[in-house]
Amino acid sequence: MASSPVPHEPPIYRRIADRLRQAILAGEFRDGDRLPGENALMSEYGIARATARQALAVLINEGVAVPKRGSGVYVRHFRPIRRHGSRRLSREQWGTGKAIWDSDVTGRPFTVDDIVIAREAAAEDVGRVLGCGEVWVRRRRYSVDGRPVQLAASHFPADLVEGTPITVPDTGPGGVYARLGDLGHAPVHFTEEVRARMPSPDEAAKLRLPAGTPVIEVCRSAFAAGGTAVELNKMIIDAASYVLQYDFDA
Amino acid sequence: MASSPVPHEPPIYRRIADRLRQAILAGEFRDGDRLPGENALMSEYGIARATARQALAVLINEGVAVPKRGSGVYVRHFRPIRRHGSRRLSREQWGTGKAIWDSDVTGRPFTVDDIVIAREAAAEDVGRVLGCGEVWVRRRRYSVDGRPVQLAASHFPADLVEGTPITVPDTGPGGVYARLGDLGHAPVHFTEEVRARMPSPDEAAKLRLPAGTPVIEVCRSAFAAGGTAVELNKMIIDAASYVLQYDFDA
DNA sequence: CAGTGGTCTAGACCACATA
DNA sequence: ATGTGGTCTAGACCACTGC
Repeated sequence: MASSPVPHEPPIYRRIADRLRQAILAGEFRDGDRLPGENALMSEYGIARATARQALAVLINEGVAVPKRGSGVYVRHFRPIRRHGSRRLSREQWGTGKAIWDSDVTGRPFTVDDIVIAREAAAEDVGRVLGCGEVWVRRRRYSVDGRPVQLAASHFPADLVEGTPITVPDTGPGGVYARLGDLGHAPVHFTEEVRARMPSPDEAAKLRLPAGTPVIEVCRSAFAAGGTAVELNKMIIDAASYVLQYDFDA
Repeated sequence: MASSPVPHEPPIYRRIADRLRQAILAGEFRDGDRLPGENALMSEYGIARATARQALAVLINEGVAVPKRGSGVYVRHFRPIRRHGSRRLSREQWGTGKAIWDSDVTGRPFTVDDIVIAREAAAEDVGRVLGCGEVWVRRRRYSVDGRPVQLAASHFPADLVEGTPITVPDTGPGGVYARLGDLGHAPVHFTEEVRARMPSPDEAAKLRLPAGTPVIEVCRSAFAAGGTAVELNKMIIDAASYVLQYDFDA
């Protein structure tokens, strides 16, 4: 008997999520607009509550929508900060200065909190890059407009920086790179390794990330003239708040 | 009366997810190991099926675990490909060559499929960067070991490349950049804009991404000597398969 | 106070994988 | 054939938001 050779209809909750996503892309819902809630979907489609929730969960985990307790589910905003890798080659001199993504947060001041400076045993990966067993670590959190956007942890070989201003909160004019220069180890080269992943619960809490928001993990190594690694800066960045820009010549 | 000032216990499903995550980090479950399934969690904790599912969904949406239908939920693997931004400055000459993340896929050959070459009206953002209304687009998908890892779409100003090998599948020796050179528009400068986000359903399907996997979106603009943009390459990259590396001098 | 999302229970049927 | 995850129903109580 010819059984229906249908190429597999998606489940109800997927179809609803797809419809809502389409409506958002088509502009029927704008940034910040309230989407139909669980009750609305239940009555509109004649489905159970859990199914309506599942449909909304799809959009939430895609980062397209954000739930607000007791209020509703809302279309999400994307307003990135632009972070330049090598400022020396930065884009202004190239092309018409046109970028793919707008970044209207650029220029607003960062605030810093949660500063912790400590001498620690180096984690396995950090020790391998810096070539040492003990490190001084400077941890802090950056915020823009009161919204946390980045966690950073700078690691230095303990023997190299012991007793210098790098081990205290105020590093003096020029910051840690100037102090490394004072030591005869000014960074002359950087390499950044970039990956993206979903945040750990700890990172999600510290950055106040809604579901569906990845983080970008940037590990920047700084090298002095001899080729020795003098700093390793691990950054955890709210992916919804940032665009990274790298410039280089052919 | 003194009501209990408890700092809010997390819900059951969160606590179970946290326990499992800890066990994974502690090495009790290794890459590829099977985690306790829904039935196991239901009987172990005396909870309903939906609650056990919710606990597993947390780990799946974090990208920590991957569900396999009819089989189980498994601990996920991270084995990235390393992609170099500017090969000229690449890391080998710096430091001890130690990187934060291993990348054992490096060197394995890419395969290419889904090649589509077409002349189109430029999307709003593409047209702004390239300064034109019509573009030739070269789309393709890259795979490693049969696993799709990247979608790429190179855009060229239509007037610039019309009638050249850039508009046909075989671009000849040296590829599109050599052909741009033939036209007197060899790229001398590149800008890459990098962001991360959750994939659209279409992207997730084309890259066969499990839930909890972000994509990295790289938009690379190539500029010729005069400063005109001659190419815009939009890449959608499986974040679980890639580490991007950028090298630059101070 | 009414409506919203957050959590949870106790069932059900299905498609699929493995043995 | 058994067990697994995938989908769905029909309820319930809670905490929180906004009027």
